[in-house]
Amino acid sequence: MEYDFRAIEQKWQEYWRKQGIYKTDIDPRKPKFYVLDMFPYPSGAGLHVGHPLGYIASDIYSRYKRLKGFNVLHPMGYDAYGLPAEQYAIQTGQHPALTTRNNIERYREQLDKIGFSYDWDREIRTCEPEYYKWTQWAFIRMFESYFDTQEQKAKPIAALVAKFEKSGSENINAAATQELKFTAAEWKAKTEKEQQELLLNYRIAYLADLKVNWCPALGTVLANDEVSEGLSIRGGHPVEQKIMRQWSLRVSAYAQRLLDGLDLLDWTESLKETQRNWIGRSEGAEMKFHFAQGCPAAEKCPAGFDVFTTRPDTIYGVTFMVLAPESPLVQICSTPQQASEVEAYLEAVKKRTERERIADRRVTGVFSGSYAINPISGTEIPVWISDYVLAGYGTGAIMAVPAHDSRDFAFSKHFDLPIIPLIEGADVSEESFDAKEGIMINSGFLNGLSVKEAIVKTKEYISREGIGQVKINYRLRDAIFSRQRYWGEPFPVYYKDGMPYIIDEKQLPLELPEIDKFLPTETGEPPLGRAKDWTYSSADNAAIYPLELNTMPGFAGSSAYYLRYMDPKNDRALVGKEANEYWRNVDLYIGGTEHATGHLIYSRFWNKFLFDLGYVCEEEPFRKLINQGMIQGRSNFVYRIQGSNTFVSLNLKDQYETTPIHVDVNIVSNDVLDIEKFRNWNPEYKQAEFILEDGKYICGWAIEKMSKSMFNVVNPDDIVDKYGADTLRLYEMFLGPLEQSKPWDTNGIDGVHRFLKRFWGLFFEGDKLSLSDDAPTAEELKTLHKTIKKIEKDIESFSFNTSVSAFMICVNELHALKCNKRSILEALSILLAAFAPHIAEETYHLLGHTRGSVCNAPWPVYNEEFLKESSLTYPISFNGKVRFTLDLPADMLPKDIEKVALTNEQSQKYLEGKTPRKIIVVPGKIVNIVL
RNA sequence: GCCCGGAUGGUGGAAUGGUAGACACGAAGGACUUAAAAUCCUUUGGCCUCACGGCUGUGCGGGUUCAAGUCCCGCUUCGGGUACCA
Repeated sequence: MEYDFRAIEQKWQEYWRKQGIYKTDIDPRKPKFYVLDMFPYPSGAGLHVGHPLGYIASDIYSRYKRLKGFNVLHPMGYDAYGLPAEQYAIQTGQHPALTTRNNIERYREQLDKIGFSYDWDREIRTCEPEYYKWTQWAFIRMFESYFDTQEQKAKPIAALVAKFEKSGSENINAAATQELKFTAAEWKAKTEKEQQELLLNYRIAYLADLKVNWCPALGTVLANDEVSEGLSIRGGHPVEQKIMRQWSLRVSAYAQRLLDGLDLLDWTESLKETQRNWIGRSEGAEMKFHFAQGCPAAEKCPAGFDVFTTRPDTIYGVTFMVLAPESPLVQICSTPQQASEVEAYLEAVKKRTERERIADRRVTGVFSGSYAINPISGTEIPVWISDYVLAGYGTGAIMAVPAHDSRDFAFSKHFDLPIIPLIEGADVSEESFDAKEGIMINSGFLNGLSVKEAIVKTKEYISREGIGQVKINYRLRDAIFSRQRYWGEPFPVYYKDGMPYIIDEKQLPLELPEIDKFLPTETGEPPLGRAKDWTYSSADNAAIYPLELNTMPGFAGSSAYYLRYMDPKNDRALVGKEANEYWRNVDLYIGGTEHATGHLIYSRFWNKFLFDLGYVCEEEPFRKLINQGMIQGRSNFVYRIQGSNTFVSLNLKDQYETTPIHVDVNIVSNDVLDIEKFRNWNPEYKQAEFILEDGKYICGWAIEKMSKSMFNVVNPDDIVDKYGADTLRLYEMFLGPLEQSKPWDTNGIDGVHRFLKRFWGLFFEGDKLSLSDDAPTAEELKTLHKTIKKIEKDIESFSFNTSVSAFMICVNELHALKCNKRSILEALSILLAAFAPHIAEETYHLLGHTRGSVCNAPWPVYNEEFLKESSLTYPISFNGKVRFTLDLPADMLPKDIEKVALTNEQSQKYLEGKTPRKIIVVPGKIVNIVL
């Protein structure tokens, strides 16, 4: 009987849907298991074969856990807000909601064909009001909260206001944008507007003037993780720095907790390391410098200024100071003599885009004219201004130690500033010595100490003397949360007297209004400025206020989506208590590495915040995380002879001057070009001529990113049409280790398909179902139980490629044994159900289970007994080289094995009459005779 | 520059320190067939040998060990991430 995968797959997909097989509910009698895929952004291009890789892996794991008796939550949804739909809307006028809906439908169709076990009743779309109501709600909670640095947790802003009223800014321990000092009386004397402005300094969701990544081409600001090397990740447009009033989330307050939390997570070390670097904790000291007597700056700023350093031990080597061009100190420092030079420099810096700055590492800077005093050595040192110091990190001012910092070194060389070596034996004539090791010299009271000792001693000294304090800095910045875009969540915010206020929570969701064009207004306001009646009325209707015109960024909707899946229909809470306490958090999260510093930081932050307020019961959202590798494209090339329309086959191309041209991989099979299809592919090639080898046109190939422009996109539907979903699922897994990146290469898919046919063949004799009820033989049982053991171990360790091999070995062995025993095939069907659910369901029913589903079958119990061998094959090696093997009884003692091995006639040849110096017998493994 | 991964046949890949190359693709040969497809069987790291068998072999160079693809040290190289973060 032929394996008719089309009929089988269609039949069971329909059955599962009708029976609601994948519907999940809270069941206190069963242990829960939550398996989550990073939900996709539904792009217009649809899914390519790379997307389902992770989904297949998580589906196998979900099905396995379910067969093992767990109550598995395995949902799917769409990250539906985003720039591409809006860009498309700008170009075509098509509403992004419509494009998004169409794309989602297409995604759903593609996903359905692969036979996933998602509970679609729990589907969420981030652009639906029922969903984004809770994104807005969370924003309100953040607006209404501040972060207590003492207790390291979020608290209601009302508690902070109470402190202000009692004792002003004294001992408030609140994470803040700026450190402010005021008394209770001063607070009370402020107008409401002033109070509101001041509170923004502490709110977790706050509005502030910030230096942002402005992308003119996209017309919006971008978060740090949305920019790479001065270009936007989406679209690759240049990004520049600009000061704008923007919503931000005080993620930086959570830096330490985000760092500490990593230790408890079952994530790969490299991913945790990426997050640690992104958080960038550095321990050092903040030290106060004063301006030198006689400098105008000394009068303007008698309090001096702070610098942050991780190397307080190098204080005696400070030969100049550097300020960031954006630092407010720049104005204070510039002397009249230097004013014009400073001004010119600031202008030049302002003109450079972020990208130019990165690309062009020239040393630039200007002397301010002022001098500072080294607080420990008392030396007078010049204050410079340079863009190698960043305003956003530390205090925006540094003490430069050219001998032991490569950036300071480059600067001092360029401007010919002195370099004082501080470490014994360090040669700093050519480059700085940056390592934190060695013995201190030229350093007053630190001389003779090791660097580490000197760091500790300097910290003690400066704290004691009141020069400075020990300080921890983080690289992690607050997340900019405004986008000057249409297609995103509206902020539940209105403005009164220029100050933001939250709309009444009962009015959530605040729905995205319709607009006529998806472009900024003529006056340069965001697209929402075009909406009619985009206003908010006070409760008594006495006043009408304008609503916020920005929308939220892409990561807003994806930060807590995993919570919503637990309780997707709840209209009273993001997630109900019962559902949250049952499902708790994600046990297994599978997705790409590209979210390492964006989504995976934001959602950890978001979750910790909700945890602080008592809305969720787990502090970390994703217990175990696996990054699936990328599926790269395998592009094909044809070689056109230059200046002609003639194409030459790969192995003959070197005889001509050729240009390689990408050719659609879908008209190439095993690197052989379908010439007819090629001619029809593009009118330009209608008349193409070919120089063939062996009557075929062989294409060249290369591994590249899978993308439309490379013509190497392979669509899962095409594979499903040709081979079936089960083959696709198995083949994607068979390709190699899940976490490794690998090219999609269809060569080899036949092997997997053949395996399924062989498995199918075990059930039939000709066209007739043929199953035996006889007891299985020892050999059959051994094959089965070996397989159970291997599959279980491989699934647990996410080694799905080797489990597919194990299935192949099993079927090959059963085939050789001509096994058609019901009990063996039944167990095997259940094992296979996690990987190839359609064929497994069919065979399970063929075996007589006419009612239920293989999805709910009990996982076969592995029995060690069947694997016991009466004899073992020992490799006998001489000096580590295996020469022959011996079959010996399994229970033979090592000393007897030794005897048998030595007296064996084959051994005589290798012993060459010598007496062995040593004999190693590893029971069950090997014998090594050392001569 | 820094931080993570890798490097094994023609290809994808497998191997708790214990017979390297499982499983699959491809290739070659054979069976079945009028023929093809499908299916089945055999061979397949390299070199030497009719064969038995031997030598060699996991990016390179050292080391530890009875035994190293696996552990340690030093390189080469290819990916990925990140970067004036003081």
